[in-house]
Amino acid sequence: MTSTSLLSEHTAAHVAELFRAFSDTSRVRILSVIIDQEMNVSQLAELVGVTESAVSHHMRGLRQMRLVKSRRDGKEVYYFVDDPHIIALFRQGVEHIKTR
Amino acid sequence: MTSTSLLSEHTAAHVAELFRAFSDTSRVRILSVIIDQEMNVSQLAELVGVTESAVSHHMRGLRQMRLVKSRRDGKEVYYFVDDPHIIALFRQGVEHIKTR
DNA sequence: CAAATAATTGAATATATATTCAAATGTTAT
DNA sequence: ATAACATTTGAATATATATTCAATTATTTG
Repeated sequence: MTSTSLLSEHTAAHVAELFRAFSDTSRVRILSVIIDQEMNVSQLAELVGVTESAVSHHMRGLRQMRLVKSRRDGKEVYYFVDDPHIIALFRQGVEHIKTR
Repeated sequence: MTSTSLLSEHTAAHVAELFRAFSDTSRVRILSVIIDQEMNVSQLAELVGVTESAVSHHMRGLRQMRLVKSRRDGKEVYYFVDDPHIIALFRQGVEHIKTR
């Protein structure tokens, strides 16, 4: 159990950055899908209803933060989440909304 | 255990909004403090290093989302967090950063 | 009631962000 | 090598956001 009290500017910035990754509707929808099963960019674009370019921009950010991983299969790039802590954090947010 | 799969636009927007509340360095620092003990606006401004106005603006947003509560004691307004789910969510984010 | 202190509000501004479009890159199959 | 398809990239733009300053409201005390 981590007791927090005043976080340093540095730590707080990183925490904020983490939560910011989940702070956009499109990214939340993307993540909700690829937590359950990997999905390629076109599929995500179709499901979420944005352009493939937009998906790709989002995935770059998420990948750089190591929140998602990718694998290429031929022409397609599949994205997925495999960090159980990240999955738990995301689900806890969803849970809070759904039980409100 | 909530299985997520594609969240609706509506639900995703609310989830994103929740995480967005934690997506700013100043708010993260404020929350890190008032999770442990209630604190008034001046104290928070001093601790975090922003104006009282900025703190007040942040608190309004957090209060509207019911992530914090407030009580007035004379001239001062004290803010605190009492929802265990919110506390757990926040700590889990901090934890992920600290153990990275 | 006036003065002092705390907090809030609204306007202005500067910065960050999400999105799209167009062009470029990567991959496979003919 | 060319064509077809998937993804990425960069630039442009529009919107959202955090912050400060100045003015206002609330509360207590002389």
